[in-house]
Amino acid sequence: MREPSSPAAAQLVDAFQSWMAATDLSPANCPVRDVIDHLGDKWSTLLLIALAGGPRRFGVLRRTVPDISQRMLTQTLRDLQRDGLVERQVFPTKPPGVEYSLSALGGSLLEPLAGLVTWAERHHADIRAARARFDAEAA
Amino acid sequence: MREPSSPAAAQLVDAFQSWMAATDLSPANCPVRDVIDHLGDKWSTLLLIALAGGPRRFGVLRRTVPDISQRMLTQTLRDLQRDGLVERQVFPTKPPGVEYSLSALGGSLLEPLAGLVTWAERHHADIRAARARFDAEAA
DNA sequence: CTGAATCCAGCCCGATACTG
DNA sequence: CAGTATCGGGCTGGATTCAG
Repeated sequence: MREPSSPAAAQLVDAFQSWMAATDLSPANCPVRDVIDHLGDKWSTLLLIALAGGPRRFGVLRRTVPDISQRMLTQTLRDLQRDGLVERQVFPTKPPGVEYSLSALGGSLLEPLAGLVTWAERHHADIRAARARFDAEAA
Repeated sequence: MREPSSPAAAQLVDAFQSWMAATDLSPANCPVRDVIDHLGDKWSTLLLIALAGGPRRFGVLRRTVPDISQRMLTQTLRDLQRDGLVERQVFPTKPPGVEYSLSALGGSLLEPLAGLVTWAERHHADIRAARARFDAEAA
């Protein structure tokens, strides 16, 4: 990365650079920290992806993400709802059903998110290889 | 998000959907969890962005991200290096200098990352508003 | 079925002090 | 300047139990 491999990359770097110069990475009013930090919690991203296909019931989500605890499922969904990314609708049936769906805002997040997922798939092997190499040298 | 707002969105949803059907979100071999979880730690993303502009010395990074502790800076950089995203070069000067830079792999992550940052900037206000609304109703 | 409440382990990460 | 070592607090998140 001494020299960007493509013009697009160079332009991207410039954009980042000027953005950094203007905003600084301090906590206050830094969108990155306010938004991306949230995707950091263990489950938000997974749930957003799980909801990409349309509305889902609580139990369905539970089964879609096999190893989430019901506590974390509830909590993460509430956080996402609080940020306006998902919407919650209760059906007063018996027993009651609750359906979660992406809001318009949440839907708009899918595109950048898909970029990341694509990248992750494409370079997953590279990363695992790099890790193995690093650990081998450490020994 | 009952009905995708654009054809592009619909296509995106479909892509996600078929991807989920094929891979499932189980931990094993799920690129999302292996990669995105790393962006979850408090500093990785910030450091990648800070390195977007070119190689940076340890102390420079420390000053670029004002509130990182030196411990976390060292540790996060090592993790990124382990994953093959950044490279470390030592100059045997006096006193010694260490330069960190994005690897080709790390550079390729910049593009999807920029997508997220752009989204974050664009919708930062919406999210803060949604939060305020949610908290108001809770009371 | 959905969710709240409680208890508790583990780790993330910050503060501090110490080496080459 | 760059990095390590140690300690400790706070938060994340899992298991379990209870409720609507």
